[in-house]
Amino acid sequence: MLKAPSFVCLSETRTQTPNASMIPPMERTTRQRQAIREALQQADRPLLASEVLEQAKLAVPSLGIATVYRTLKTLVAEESLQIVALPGENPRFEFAHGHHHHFCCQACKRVFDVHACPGDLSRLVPKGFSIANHELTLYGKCPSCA
Amino acid sequence: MLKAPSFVCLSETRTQTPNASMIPPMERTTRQRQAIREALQQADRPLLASEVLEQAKLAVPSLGIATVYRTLKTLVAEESLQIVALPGENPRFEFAHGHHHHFCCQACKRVFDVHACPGDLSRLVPKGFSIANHELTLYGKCPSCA
DNA sequence: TTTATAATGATAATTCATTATCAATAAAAA
DNA sequence: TTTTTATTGATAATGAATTATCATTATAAA
Repeated sequence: MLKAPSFVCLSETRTQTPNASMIPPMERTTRQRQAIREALQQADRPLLASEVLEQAKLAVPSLGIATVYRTLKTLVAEESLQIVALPGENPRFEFAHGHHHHFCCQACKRVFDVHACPGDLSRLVPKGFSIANHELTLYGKCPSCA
Repeated sequence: MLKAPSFVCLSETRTQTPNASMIPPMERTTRQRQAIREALQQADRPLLASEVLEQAKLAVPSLGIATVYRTLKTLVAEESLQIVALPGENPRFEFAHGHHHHFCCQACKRVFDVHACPGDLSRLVPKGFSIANHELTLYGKCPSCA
């Protein structure tokens, strides 16, 4: 007889948010997942999937890109990570920490958090538009490229 | 004997910018190209390639997506159009008109120009970072969706 | 330990926007 | 007109990121 996969939520065993319903939760701790977590924590800036692989491979050389994508997806589903989408760029990932902006170095292409905000921008839009949110990307040179 | 395609620039016949060297200039006026131009002019907001097709088809129903992409590329190469890249979105196209920002309606997903600017943002970045440019995307409801 | 099965990694498959191909068509010069 | 060839449109091909597959491995419960 078929058994339901453990991540399918039956009865009261576990709750999941609707949009994460098909993403299995993490049930085991593995070297790979720790390496991926630590790569993101130590970077202290949003990383591309390829950058996560590159860094985490230093701890677990056998790590494959599929595991990186799987783990990132799970961490985003459980809202540990947030996706950083910059114009014309592939998504980056960082541990969630509220509203902030980003600085993209035109030389090294790395992206840094900016923990400051221009504040209320409603004055910028014509009558009739209502602002709920905003995203700001700054471009220039980071300290090590200046 | 092989003839060079007419868009390869020999001698003093025509000059092209280096990065556009392999994109043939427009040599003929066609209904398709006019329809694409007019779709962009009348929209008065940046359009996706798919939106350009949809609009221009009203004038030229036989229009194909390949012609849309070809024409957009040529217009960008000659700097008539500029590309509008928003976070996590496919490129949009609008007639070039200097520095400005964009408003994305969370309901209808249309993007509008914002001809206002927060101004100098250098105060936002930590010491050591230098700002050359910035991009701002506002999110909310447009007048017709409010 | 032993066992059940979640997790991994190599890689095939998928997705989707964009580009190339090429026979047919249509500008515009002759 | 006739001719030349730039342009078109259908669609096959491409490119790049992401996801699925599945045999193997390893975690953690029994």
